[in-house]
Amino acid sequence: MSDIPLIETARDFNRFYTNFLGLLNKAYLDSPFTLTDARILFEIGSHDGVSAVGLVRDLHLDPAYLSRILKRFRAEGLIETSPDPADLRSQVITVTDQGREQFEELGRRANAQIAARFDNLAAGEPEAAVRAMGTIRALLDPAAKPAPAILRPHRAGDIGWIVQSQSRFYTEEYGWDLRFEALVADVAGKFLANFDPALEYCWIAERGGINVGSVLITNGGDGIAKLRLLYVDKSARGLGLGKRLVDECIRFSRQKGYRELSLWTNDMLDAARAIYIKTGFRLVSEERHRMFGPEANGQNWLLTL
Amino acid sequence: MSDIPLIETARDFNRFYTNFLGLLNKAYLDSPFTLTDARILFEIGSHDGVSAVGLVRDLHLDPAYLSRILKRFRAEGLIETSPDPADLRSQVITVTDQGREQFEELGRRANAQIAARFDNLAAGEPEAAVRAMGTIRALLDPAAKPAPAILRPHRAGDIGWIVQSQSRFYTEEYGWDLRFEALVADVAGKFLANFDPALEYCWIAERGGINVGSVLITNGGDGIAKLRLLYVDKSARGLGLGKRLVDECIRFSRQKGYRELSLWTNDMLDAARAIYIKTGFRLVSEERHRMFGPEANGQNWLLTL
DNA sequence: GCATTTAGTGGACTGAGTCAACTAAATTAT
DNA sequence: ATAATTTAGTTGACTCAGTCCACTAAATGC
Repeated sequence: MSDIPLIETARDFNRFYTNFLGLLNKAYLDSPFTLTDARILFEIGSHDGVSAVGLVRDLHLDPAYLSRILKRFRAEGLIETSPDPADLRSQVITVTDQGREQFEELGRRANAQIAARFDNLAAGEPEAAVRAMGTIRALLDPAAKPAPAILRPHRAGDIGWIVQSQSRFYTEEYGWDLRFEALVADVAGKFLANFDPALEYCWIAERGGINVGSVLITNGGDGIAKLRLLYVDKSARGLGLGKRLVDECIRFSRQKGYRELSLWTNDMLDAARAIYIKTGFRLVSEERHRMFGPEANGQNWLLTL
Repeated sequence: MSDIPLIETARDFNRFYTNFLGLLNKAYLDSPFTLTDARILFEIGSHDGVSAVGLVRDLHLDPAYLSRILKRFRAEGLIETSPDPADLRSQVITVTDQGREQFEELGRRANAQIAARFDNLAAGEPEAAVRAMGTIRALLDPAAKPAPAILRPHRAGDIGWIVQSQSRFYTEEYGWDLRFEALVADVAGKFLANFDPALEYCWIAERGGINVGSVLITNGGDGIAKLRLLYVDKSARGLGLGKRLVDECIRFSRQKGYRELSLWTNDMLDAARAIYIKTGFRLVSEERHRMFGPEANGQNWLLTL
């Protein structure tokens, strides 16, 4: 990933948002809390019973610093701590009634600030902003756990997505040139143009509304099904998605009465090869080529159904 | 504005992004600059000739604090200041060569950090994130003006993007079916497969790293150039981008010695038709069709070069 | 021409955050 | 079982980022 304009735009946004958050957080000065205090109190208030390590991890704080802040909170009667019976080194932190009151007051202030910002916007704009925030969050927050991947048939735009994502991947990873994109566009386009629903299929793997994988079955004639354009996106590897896609292909091909399932691949794709071996394919031929620039080893695999 | 769930979600995002930016900004520790130093150096580096008040206003800093930092920068040879002839109280701040070097190094680091984050994402996700950032920015930053659009030749993935975006658009807007995607894939794929750089071209309009438009010139033989797959994304309409793309096509076609420029379109595309009329195309024929499901009016336009 | 505002600076301070060293409990290795 | 290592939390000592106030000098308002 080194798309400079894209990255610069993201940086620009980060600068803007640093500033924006800075302004919002200044307002904590009216309260007796620093921004860090507020973040800690919020975390405790909303996850009653956390431990200090938990806070250190979630808020990326210095343990010494946190320890002192908690001591102060304790002295002020905002929180209470007791040793965790399951691990006597650890403390269970809970808010007192007084602490909860402060926590809620802080929440009201924070809400009011955002409400004030939103007040300047047109109808529907706050919703648009929040939707965009959700998008960013889902993408950048590793703790926002990804939705499970589902398989579905292709719909508008998916074939284009296949062309785009595969081309980008092979270009970045293996330095293949645009002849590869041309090939994928041809294969995928012909699939669409001649699509025979009775004997062909396209599976798209989708996670949280985002495409993350794909595979096609096309009719090769003579009872031979062709598995084509198997792809699993970087972000979704290691989840067994490739296997699931290939299994679907095999199941479908059997059900439709094909005799054999064949595919063409290149030998540097280790993960894919492992799947083909595991699912019973055997290597039938191999030839060196330079179809897309760098030298590669093309392979034909076959599965008797 | 007191839609509590909406506001809470926004707050939640702010908490997350405070954390996120905190992590990113930690990395400035490897450099001799604090976050504030970096923000100031960035601002000076990118707006040569700013004044101290300008920085105070834009970055919301304490003037005394800024003064000291600028003094240090001056001592380290990163910047030079001279009295503003128009207002002798004010200082014009410029970066030295050494300062520019530091500024650029800082930029490289910041870029690398974001690139690292984006590396974990799926194909297309960085674009989605950046698009969402743009949305937020446009809504929350009163000073935000979108980056200018640039035109560039196609590269890996762009043909796939064309197929995807056009298919989605025509499906959503006009209910066209997958035969349209098949057609686009065929046209765009053949363009790539038979690409003749001497007589053909693809322009991609890009804004802040996001593709927002495209058009192709293909060789139709007999001195006729074909303008194909003109498209401007919803988010970039009304900026004259369509006109720019068509102008490029005309310029290119003339330069390459074509006699005529022809195109096929459908009459419900009012904005496109307006461009064709304005640039001198004339309607030569028209036929009703149901190529993609709903009835539509196909049109052939011609421009004598 | 006098009063007030604005740009920038230095002195003096504070307190947020860091680093290293330590205790005590838990876990792992032997 | 016991020793060695890791982990949770704490305290001491410090530093340096950021703030507040008072000031000078130029510009602007009345």
